[in-house]
Amino acid sequence: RLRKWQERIRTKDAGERNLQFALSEIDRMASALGVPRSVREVASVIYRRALKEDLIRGRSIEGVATSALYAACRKEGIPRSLEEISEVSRVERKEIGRTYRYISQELGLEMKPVDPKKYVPRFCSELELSEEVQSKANEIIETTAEEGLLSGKSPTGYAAAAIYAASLLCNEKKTQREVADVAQVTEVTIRNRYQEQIEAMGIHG
Amino acid sequence: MTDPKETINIENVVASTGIGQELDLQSVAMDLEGADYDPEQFPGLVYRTQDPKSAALIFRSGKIVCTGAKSTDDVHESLRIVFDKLRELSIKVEDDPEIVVQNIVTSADLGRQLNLNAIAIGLGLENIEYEPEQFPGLVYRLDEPEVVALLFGSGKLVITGGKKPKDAEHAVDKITSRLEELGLLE
DNA sequence: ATATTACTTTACAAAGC
DNA sequence: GCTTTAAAAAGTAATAT
Repeated sequence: RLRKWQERIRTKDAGERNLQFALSEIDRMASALGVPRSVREVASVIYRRALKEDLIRGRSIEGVATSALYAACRKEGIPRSLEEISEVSRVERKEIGRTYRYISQELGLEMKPVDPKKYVPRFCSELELSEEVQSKANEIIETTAEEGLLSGKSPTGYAAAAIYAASLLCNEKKTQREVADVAQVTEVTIRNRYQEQIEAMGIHG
Repeated sequence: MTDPKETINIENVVASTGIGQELDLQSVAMDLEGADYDPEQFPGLVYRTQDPKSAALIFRSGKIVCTGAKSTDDVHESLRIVFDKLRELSIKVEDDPEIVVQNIVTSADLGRQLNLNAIAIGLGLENIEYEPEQFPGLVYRLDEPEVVALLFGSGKLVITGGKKPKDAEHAVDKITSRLEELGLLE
């Protein structure tokens, strides 16, 4: 009986240590990404829920912690791409993506697809583009998405193309490479989305 | 307007069967030309048929998986070839082994562009999976028939998980009517 | 700048790690 | 869970020309 009691303590301690590790990892990654404290709290809540629902069995603590942070960023309206998240995690992109889909489904997070406009302020800021460019990029995204151009396309590539187009239209040109680097997509993706958006907007590029 | 059902095309059929006899895959690999066998990598021996085109995975237990065929008839034809090849190696094969279709992959076209964002909300975020950062298709799981559909912005779709060709037709019907009642088939 | 090749997702069986 | 096999959808990416 004493043995059983000790075992429980040991298990409880291990569980506490694992939780502490997960939360400190969330904190570390959140800091590296520069997201506000509110996002870390949302991520912590998601992680605790995943723990309570026993979703971590068969998966790494780090993977679930990273996915919780990815989900939290989206929920808070300041998304980071899987590419960006994976740069501060020791879990690879593919694993983060599939773990995120799993906990999102199991916890019923009902995550809406990421709106490309959510990337505009941050990307434009990194490129030192004006408010005018941001507004123009948002307008391009809004208009072309309504025409159904967004279906199936990655939000970062879509935002990058709109920002590139807007920078040209506002005479604050950034090269495709510069925008591609910030958004972490290829120039080919920007070119492809840019052509479609320009055509849909009736602009002559 | 063309009935989307008319656009259904079977792309792949997966089936399993068995010859009711254990096999020495090492010797089969030696005698069967074109056979790929690397037990370190995978326990099954791979044998490809040209006409109909398919790949058979042959196991030590005598069980066989056939995949890549474009119809259930092709599955039977491919396996008939595999059975005969094994008989040529003087391996006893049951007269008419039972062949069970495990999965049928189908493609189809709804004929109009789809707004996946609107469909995701319309069908209910809890019923679908749509992560365009990871994959361009919207994943929609149906209960009846029990299949999984991948919907694309082009209006084309993939249906998989079905055991009979009719499953794809029923799935296309359900998806079409569901999108229509939601007013999402623009 | 474009073309090719390859990888992402779904389902499924098999035997073994 | 993974390994292997096949095939489609469309987007993205890496590499070649």
